[in-house]
Amino acid sequence: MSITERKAKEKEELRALILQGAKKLFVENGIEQTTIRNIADEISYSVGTVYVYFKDKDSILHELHTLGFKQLGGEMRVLMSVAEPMERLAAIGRVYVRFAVDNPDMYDLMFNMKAPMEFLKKVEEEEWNEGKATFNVLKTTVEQCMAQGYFAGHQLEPLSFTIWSTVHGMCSLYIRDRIKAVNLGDPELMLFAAHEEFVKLLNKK
Amino acid sequence: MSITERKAKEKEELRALILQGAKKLFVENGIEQTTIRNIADEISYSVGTVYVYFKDKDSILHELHTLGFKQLGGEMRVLMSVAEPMERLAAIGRVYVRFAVDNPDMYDLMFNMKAPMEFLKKVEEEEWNEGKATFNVLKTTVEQCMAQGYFAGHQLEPLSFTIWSTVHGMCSLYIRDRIKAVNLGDPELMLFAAHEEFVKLLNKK
DNA sequence: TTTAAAATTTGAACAATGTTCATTTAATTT
DNA sequence: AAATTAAATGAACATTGTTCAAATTTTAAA
Repeated sequence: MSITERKAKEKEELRALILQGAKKLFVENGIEQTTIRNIADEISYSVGTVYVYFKDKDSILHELHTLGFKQLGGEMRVLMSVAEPMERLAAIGRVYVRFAVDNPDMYDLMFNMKAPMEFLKKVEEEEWNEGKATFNVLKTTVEQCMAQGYFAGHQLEPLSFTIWSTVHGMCSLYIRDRIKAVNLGDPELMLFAAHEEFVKLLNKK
Repeated sequence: MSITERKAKEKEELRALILQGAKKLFVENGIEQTTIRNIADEISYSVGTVYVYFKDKDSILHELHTLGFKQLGGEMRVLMSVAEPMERLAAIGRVYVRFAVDNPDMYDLMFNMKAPMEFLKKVEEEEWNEGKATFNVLKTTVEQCMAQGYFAGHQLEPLSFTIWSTVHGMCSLYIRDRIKAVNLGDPELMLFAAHEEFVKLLNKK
């Protein structure tokens, strides 16, 4: 099995190399500006090879999308160590916003792109597991806040979705340059200031 | 001047015809799926003609983008007749969400697309006037809420941006199919339910 | 009315992109 | 060493946005 094993490993490595090259170019030049030829050049392989390892461009997007969730999900789960749920809720938001600022293209891919979702549809309702897991960290935290008397009269799921929406909305408007567009000063400052306002809103009993 | 006038009118009409055809196809098939050739076919003109009237595809997007804001802005300004600012704030949100649900492609173009914003950049910081005007309706309303004792300890601009973010975030997650993705039941129901949760949050003094 | 000039429309042609697949090259097995 | 299998290649295709010289139509002039 040694050769077979080695081959399998090599295949995995090339696959990873393609992903790595793709991610580098995505981050450097944006997703739409990155062509398959670019990726092939970047890793010194031919276009055809890329297609041996990935069905199409969307597959690459989908894979990176999953990697992005691994990272964000990891950062979120660390926060489960924050005991106070309301404090944790604020921290989750801050980490989320920070992730979007530091990895705008990745964020875009994960939450704004149509492509990877269409991919999911094709695979007969395969689950958006990474996304769900991340959302559940939030939902659990909101639930614990409610147990402490916050959010009286609210419904768990719609409220959790609302909270996600707020932070996501900020990040999207930031990434898609709408903060500049309405003259709200330095975009990054406004982004974090707005999150603080939101935390204030949430803290009202 | 009769002939010159007529010609000018005809030019305007053809321009409008192109936009109308483009919008129809956008709504029918989505923006990315609509090609210049499609638009030309739709109105029975050649590709070249489209390029006589519009510099490139982005120009068409930008024009439709402006039309979208005319519509949304109009709907918002009607709400200025609602005397109670907090009530108006809720109504603004509802109208906004309704707009997004009824015109998802238009909404996407206005708030999520990169293209029209790049267009703005090129034209040397031309103002996003329609967008600003719409945001100002919100800001003014928030200001009036504050005058009534709501949002004590909050800052006007970041808070207004936060509110916009929440509603925008919901709409974007809806349009980009992320509500389905986390199994939150019927997307449209969740969207409106979440907005009601948000209104509850805002009403806390 | 006829002809010249100007304006408008056209669609073939180009470059860039995602994608495919017959062919070539390399690796493995006999 | 030869035959077989696996992997990699890049030329070629279809589809896009875009351009522009040529054809057509409209207007103005003779």
